[in-house]
Amino acid sequence: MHDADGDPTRKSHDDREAQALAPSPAPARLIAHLDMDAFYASVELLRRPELRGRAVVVGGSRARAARFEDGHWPRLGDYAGRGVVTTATYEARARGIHSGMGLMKAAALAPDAVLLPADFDEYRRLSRAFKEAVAELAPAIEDRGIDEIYIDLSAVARAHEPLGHDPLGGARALAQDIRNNVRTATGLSCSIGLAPNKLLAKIGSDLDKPGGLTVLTAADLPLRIWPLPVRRINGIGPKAGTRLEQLGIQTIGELAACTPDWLVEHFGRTQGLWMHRSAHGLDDRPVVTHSDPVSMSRETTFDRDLHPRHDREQLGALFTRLCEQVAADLQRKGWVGRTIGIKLRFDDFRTVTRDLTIELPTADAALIRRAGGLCLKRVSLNRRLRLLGVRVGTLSRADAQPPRPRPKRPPPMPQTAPADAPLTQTLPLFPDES
DNA sequence: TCTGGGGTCCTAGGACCC
DNA sequence: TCTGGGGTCCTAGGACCC
Repeated sequence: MHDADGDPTRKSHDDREAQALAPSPAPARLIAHLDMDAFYASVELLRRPELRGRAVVVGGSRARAARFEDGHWPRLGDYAGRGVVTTATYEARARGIHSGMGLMKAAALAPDAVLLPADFDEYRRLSRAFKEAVAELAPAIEDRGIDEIYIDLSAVARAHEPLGHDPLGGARALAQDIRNNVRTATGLSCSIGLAPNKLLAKIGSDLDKPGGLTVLTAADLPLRIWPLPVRRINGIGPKAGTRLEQLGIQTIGELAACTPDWLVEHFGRTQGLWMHRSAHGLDDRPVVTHSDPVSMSRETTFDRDLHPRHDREQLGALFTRLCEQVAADLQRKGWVGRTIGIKLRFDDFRTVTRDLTIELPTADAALIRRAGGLCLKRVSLNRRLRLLGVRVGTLSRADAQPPRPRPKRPPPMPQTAPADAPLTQTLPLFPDES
């Protein structure tokens, strides 16, 4: 270390050194966020063009198969049961319907809307197609689910010649090419936000839907970002949004005006500092082009709430099926996991989880079911259930060498039944009448 | 008219180890 | 013998996203 006390020349040397060691400013990035417009509903319209222009809602996991019968489509108003809106066409949104809304509530708003069940195989097929169409022009893609991606255009955009005097002209032209490629490959439209980071790109893609291309720079902050509600920041959800509102903060600009200290005081260090940076349009998260899964799960909400004792057999069978499904998912994708967990939701919507980490990773339905059974014993079942789920986490590749058994620790629970014991009989998963 | 299913990440406490 | 701090793992719950 330097001992430069009282030596002005050393101090200036240190300054120069500090400057030399300081990270050189990262070159400006160019990030796009691409969001498919009303994706599921638009896919449905592709194959049922006669529905164009009508209010169409996709949703209801167990909705009756949609058939064109007696001269009309299934009416949303005829639906009865559980379920939420997954996607709605813009015509349906104009009636106040939005995704996540209960189907019964949506039916009250637009009884004459057409209700179609979700066809995830088809959505996944078109999801792959649009991502491939993007990758032809810009390969640095971060998957953000079935209908949206981030694209790092920093390298690619330089190849596109700037048009005229617009420094972002090349990038803009590239984004238009990407949008055209998606349209040609799939027949679907998308909206794109173009910005120096993911945060602003994401906000931008939503500013001119459907079919928009929005370019945002730091200079756009005061006029275009700060007037927006705080909820438009990806990561501020219902809870944080409500708390901010209670504190008198509604817009991103009002959030930006708060001191970091004040935000830390109310939201904790991590979230407070993150909020402050976000409100000022700052975000240095990279575009992550590869990632391994952390967990896989299956869950189901019952058509009616089930009683832990009266409906015991049905619950046991459902539980076995969930274990088989998650095991099949793991095997198909080549993963095994060590942490087996269950999830229960009661009729009052209270949710509990229990998990158990076993020594060797598995993708075996019987082993998953056995560990899940042990988890289930740790829950007091004194209410009706509306949901049951099974999760496997702490994943590793199935073809990797099994990890060295970690130092043995006294098992937290009595060990499981012999591996060859019949499943349903050794472990009564739900309490007997007795 | 109650609120789907598949995920990720964070927090926080206790156990355990060095 | 007593105290303690840091790191990692495990578990439960919760916020959030698509």
